[in-house]
Amino acid sequence: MRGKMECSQRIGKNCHAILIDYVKKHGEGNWNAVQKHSGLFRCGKSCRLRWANHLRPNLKKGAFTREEEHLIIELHAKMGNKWARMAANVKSSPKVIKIQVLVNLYPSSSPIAHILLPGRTDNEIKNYWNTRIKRRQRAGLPLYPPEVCLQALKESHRTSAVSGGDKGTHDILQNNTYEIPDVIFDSLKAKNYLMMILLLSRMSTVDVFFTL
DNA sequence: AACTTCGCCAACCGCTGGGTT
DNA sequence: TAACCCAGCGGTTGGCGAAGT
Repeated sequence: MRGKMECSQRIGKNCHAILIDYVKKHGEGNWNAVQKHSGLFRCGKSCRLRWANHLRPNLKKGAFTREEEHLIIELHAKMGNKWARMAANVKSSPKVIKIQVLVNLYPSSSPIAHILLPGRTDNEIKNYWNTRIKRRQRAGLPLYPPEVCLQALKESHRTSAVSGGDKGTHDILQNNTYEIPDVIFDSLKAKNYLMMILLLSRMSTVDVFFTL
């Protein structure tokens, strides 16, 4: 295997300790400097990935709970393949402000109003989803359960109502509310007409916004 | 027991967008 | 304003172990 082999040759517990030590001293970010200052063989990108997926504190390991699984499905119905936004580590992203606004757009009762999936990495969520897609496609099932479609539909309407008068949210709406997950088309193939309804409702959200 | 399939996991690659010069 | 750099993101790949045949 490409990556794993390379990594196993280069990464040991000692390297982990070096990386942890470096982040403790200098904080996250400026990953290219890690290699220069710590003497690690890995490029900055790899260091960041290693830190984010394995070394970062408060990481939650192990299988997804039922609640988390449900939340992922729900978030995917709303956001599409925005794995990093679903993960809690959005806090370290420069896009954090946008995301906070996004979170504020959702009603407090919505799971998204909390910090999404704390302790889970984008990679974990992505892997889980891809596995799930394969499983359901093989079984000939729609990707989203009907109740999730309906809930997404309801929230889509509510979101458009909340954000309607707020011009500052334009960017957020463009990036998220308008987004149509590619996966919808697979759902359509599976004759999941509820997703078509959701899609249409999102389009009407766009119309509502532009007519304001 | 040997082989195949499947799911999980970890890592790399290429692209994008924001920041800096 | 353009060019460059870099962190971050999403897609993809492939090893490994468990389960099934």
